Amino acid sequence: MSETSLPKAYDPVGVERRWYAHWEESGYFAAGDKQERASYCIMIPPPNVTGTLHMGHAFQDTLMDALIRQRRMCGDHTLWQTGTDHAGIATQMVVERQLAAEGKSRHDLGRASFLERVWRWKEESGGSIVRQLRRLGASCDWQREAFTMDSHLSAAVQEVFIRLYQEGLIYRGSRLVNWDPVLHTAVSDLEVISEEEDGFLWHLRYPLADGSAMLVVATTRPETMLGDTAVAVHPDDARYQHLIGQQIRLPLAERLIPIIADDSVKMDFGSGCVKITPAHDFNDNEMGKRHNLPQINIFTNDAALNDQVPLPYRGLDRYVARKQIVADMDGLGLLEKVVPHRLMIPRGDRTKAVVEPYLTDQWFVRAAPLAEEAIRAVQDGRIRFVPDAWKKTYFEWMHHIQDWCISRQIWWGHRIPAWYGSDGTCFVAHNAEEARQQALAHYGREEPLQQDNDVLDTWFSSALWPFSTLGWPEQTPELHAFYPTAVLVTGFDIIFFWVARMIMMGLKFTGQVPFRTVYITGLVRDGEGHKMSKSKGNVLDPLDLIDGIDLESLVQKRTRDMMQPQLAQKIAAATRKEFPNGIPAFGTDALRFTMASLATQGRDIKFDLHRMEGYRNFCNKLWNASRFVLMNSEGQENGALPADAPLSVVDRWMLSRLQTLIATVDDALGKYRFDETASALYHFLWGEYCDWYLEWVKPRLYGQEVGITAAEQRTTRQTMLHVLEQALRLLHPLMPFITEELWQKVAPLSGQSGAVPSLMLASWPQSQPRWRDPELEGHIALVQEVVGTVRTLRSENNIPPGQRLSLLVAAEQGYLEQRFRPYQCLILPLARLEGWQPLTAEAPAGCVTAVLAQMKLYLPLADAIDPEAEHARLSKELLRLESELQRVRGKLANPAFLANAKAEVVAKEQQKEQEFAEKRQGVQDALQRMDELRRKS
RNA sequence: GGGCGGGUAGCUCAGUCGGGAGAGCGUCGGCCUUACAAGCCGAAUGUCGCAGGUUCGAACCCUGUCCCGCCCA
Repeated sequence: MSETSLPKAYDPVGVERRWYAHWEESGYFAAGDKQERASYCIMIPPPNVTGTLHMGHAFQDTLMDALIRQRRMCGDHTLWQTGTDHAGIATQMVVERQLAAEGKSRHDLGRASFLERVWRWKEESGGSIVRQLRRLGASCDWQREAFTMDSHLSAAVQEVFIRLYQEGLIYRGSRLVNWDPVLHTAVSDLEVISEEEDGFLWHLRYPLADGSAMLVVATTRPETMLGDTAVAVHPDDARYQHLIGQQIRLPLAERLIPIIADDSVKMDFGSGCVKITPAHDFNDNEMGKRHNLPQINIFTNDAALNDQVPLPYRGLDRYVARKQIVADMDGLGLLEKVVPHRLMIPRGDRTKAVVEPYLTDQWFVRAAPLAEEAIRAVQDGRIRFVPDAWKKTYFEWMHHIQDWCISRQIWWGHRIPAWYGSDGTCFVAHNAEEARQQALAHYGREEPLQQDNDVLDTWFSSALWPFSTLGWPEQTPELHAFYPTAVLVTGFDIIFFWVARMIMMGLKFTGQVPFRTVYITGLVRDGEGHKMSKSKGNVLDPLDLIDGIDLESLVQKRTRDMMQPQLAQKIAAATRKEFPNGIPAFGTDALRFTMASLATQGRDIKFDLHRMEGYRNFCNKLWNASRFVLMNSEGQENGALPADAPLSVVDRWMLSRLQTLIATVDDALGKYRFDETASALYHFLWGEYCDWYLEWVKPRLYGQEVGITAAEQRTTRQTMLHVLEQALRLLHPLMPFITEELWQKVAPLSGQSGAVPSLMLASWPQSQPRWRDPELEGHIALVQEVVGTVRTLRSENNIPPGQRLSLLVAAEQGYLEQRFRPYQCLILPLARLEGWQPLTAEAPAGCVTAVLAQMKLYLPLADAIDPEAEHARLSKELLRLESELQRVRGKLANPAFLANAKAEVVAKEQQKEQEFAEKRQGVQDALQRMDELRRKS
C-alpha cells in the first residue's frame, strides 16, 4: 500500500472554494450552444434581490442544481436561468425604514430621488443572495442573470400590460380592495393573512324610525356603524319578519336606513340581525350590490374617520373611534351587551397592520378568462404536478379565481403605463409620446397628460419570468431553445401567487405552457415542526451549517435587529439550549445531501441537525474509501476495465450491483424522488461498496489469496476504480464538490482521464445489462447471511474478535459444493474463521448452532459457551419460527386461499412452509443439545 | 363551514402491484481488525390512531370516527 496525497479526513472548505471558482471561470455553467441536443431548462424562482438565502432556498436550489447537473451530464443543452426579483413592497419598506431613521419620509425626497436611493440600496445589498447561491454550488448560468426591473424584462411587463388592456383583460375600476393603512397601498387577497384573534361582539340597539321598538344588531366593528346603509335579517326569521321594509334611525349619524331581508344572514349568529356597511366589508359590499344600497366611505388612507361622519368623530383613528362610539352608544342606553368573541383579523403580510376593506380606484386583471386555458393545460396533462395531488389545490383555486388587483400605491416597481387627460380619460401606451398621440386623436388637440402614479404588483412581473428572461417579446434563439422549460421547482405556498399566474400568462402570450412539470416541495421547518421565522428566533442560515458558527455569534445573529426586542432573551436561552456548542461546519455537500434525503412527498420538512451529521460522516466515509482505493492502486498498472478481464466473483457481483444502482438512481431522479436517490447512493457506497466489497478485495490486493495472479489483481484494481469512478458520477449532482475532488484523482487511474477536464462534464453512467447477474447476487446474498450469522454467534457468546475459530457446515453435498465451497475465501476472513469442515455426522458437543434455509452452521466453542444465553436465543428463535409456521400453515389449510390466490403466491407460501419447518427442526435439535449441556454444567 | 394532507420503532420519516413491517438517528453490548473512532461488529424495539367493511389475505382499498396540521371562506 502506498501513501496518498489525500488527508485523513475530508475538509470541505478549501475544496469548495477552489472548485466553484474553477467551474465558473471555465464557463461550465453557461448554457452555451448545443442546439442539436435536447434542451433542458429550469427557471429559478427569483429570490428577493435584497434578501438573504434561507433554508427554503437552500433546499429548492439543491434540488434544481441536482436536476441540472444530471441533465448536463446526460449531454442535454441545459440552462439554469437565475436572477432576482425586485420585491416591491418589501424593498421599499426597508428603504423607508432607513429614511425614517434619518427622520425623513419618501415624500420628503420625492419620487425620483427616492427611487435613486432604492437602486443604491439594491446595488449595495443585492449581491448577497447571489454569493450565497454560489456557496451552495449552484451551477446556474451567471452570464444570463436577470433582474425583474432590467430593461428587457420591464419591456415585457409593459407589453403584457398593454396587450391585456387592449383586449379588455385589464381594467381600472373603483372597487373594494384590501388596503394597508400603514403602507398606504392596496394589496392582493393573497397578501392578506387572516388569523383568529380575541375580540368582542358588541350588541347595539338600533331604534326603528317610528320609535316603536329597538332592533339589536351584533357587530365586531362598531366604529363602522357610521357607514351603515342598512340592517339585514334573514327572510325566514320569524322574529323580524314584520320589520322587513321598515326604517331604522341610525344612532349618532341620525340617518334613516332600511331593514332588508337577505338569506345570507345567519339567524343563529348574535341577534340574527346585522348592520350592513357596504363600503367597509366584503360581504356587506356584495349584499349592498344585491339590494342597491349606497356605499358610504368613512375612512381616510390612514384608517381614521373622514368627513363623512359627524363632526365629533372626524379625524379619530379607527380604534379610538371605536371606543368613543361604544361609549357614546352606552351613554345613550343603546349598548345592550358586550361579549368576548374570537374573530378572523386580516393583516398585511408585510406590515402586520390590520387591513381595511377600502373603496379605491385600482387596476385589475380579469382572471377568469385566463384561467380557463390554464385549467385545461393541467387537465389534459400538458402540465403535470408532482406529487399529483397538488393539482387539486390548483384547480380549487382556479375554479374560484377572483380578479387580481395589480396596482400598488408605492414607488418601487414597474410604473403603470397609463396616462390621464384632465377629464380623466385614460391612455395606455408604451411611452409618453405614444400616449400624447392617442390623446391628440381623442381630444383633437394637445392636452396635458399625467402618468398614473401607481406601480404593478411584483408578482405581475414574476408571472412573466419564464419567457421575459428569455427575451420575449423578441423571438430570441434562447426563447426558441428553452421555452417551454422542463420543470418548475417550488413550494406549495406560492402555487396561487406564482405558479398559477405563470401558467395563465405563459399560455396567453406564448401559446405554450411555461413548464411541463411542476415539482412541489414541502416547506423546511425547524426540528419541532415550526415554521422558521426571525420573530420565533428559530431560523437557521444555510451558510452557518456549511461553515459552522460558534454559540455567541449564533445568539447574536438570532437576536439582532428584532422587530420585537422583548423576545430576545427567550430566543437567546432557547438557542443556548439547542446548540450548547454552536454549530460545527458540515460542508456544502453534507447540506445538499441532507436536503435531498429530506425531499419526501410530505408537506413539512423537519430539519434535523443529527441527520445532517450522519451525511457529513457519509462524506468522510466516501473520502476514506477513496483514500483506500488510491492507496492500493496509485503507482501500479490499472487503466480501464477491459471487456475480457478475468473478473473474480466479487468483481462480478459489484459490477452487477452497480448496474442496479444506476437504474435505481435514474428511476428515482426521473420521479423527482431525491430521497430515494440519496438513499440508494448511501446504501450502495456505504453498505455494499465499503462494508463488503472493499473488505473482500483486501486479501486479493494484499496477495494473501492463494494462487492469485498479477492479472487478476489488476482486474480487481480496475473494478474497484471503475465502480468508484461511476459511483462518483452518480453522486455528483447531489454532492458536486467532494465528488469532483475525488474524481480528479480516481478518473485518471481508471482510464477515464483526458476525455473531459471536469466531472461536471463527464457523461452520465448507463446501466449495462451484460453485467447484470441476478444468480450471482443471490449466491452472494447467502454468503453475506453466513458471515452475518457467524458474527452474531460470536458476538452473543462474547468471543473476542481476535480469536480464530473453525466452522462446521452441514448441508446436502451438492448445495455445499455449489453455494458454500466456491465462496469460502469470501466467508472466512469476514467471519474471522481460520477454516471450515463439512459435517456429515452428528454435531459434536460444545457447539453453538445456527440454522439457515438449507444449511446448518456449528461453531465449536467448548467452554466458551454460555448455555443459558444460548438457550434463550434459541428459544426465542424457535418461538418466532413456530408462529411463522402456524401462520403459513393456516393459509395453506384454507381452501379459499388455494382456490383464489395467484399460483406463484401459493407456491411461495409452500416454499416458506418447508423452509420454516426445516429451520424449526434444526433449532429444536440445537435446543435439545444445549439443554443437555445445561444439565451437565 | 368547504377543501387538502397526515397519524407506522424513543425521534424523523420511507413503505410502488393488497401477499413474510423498513431506513437514518438515538439506545444497549463488544472492538483502536494496517481507508475511516466522523469508524467497525452485533443486539433490542411496533395494537401500522380507533372501529367496522370488502377480500382467501389489508399498513395499503371502502365507510365511519378521533386527533394533528395546512389552505380557502
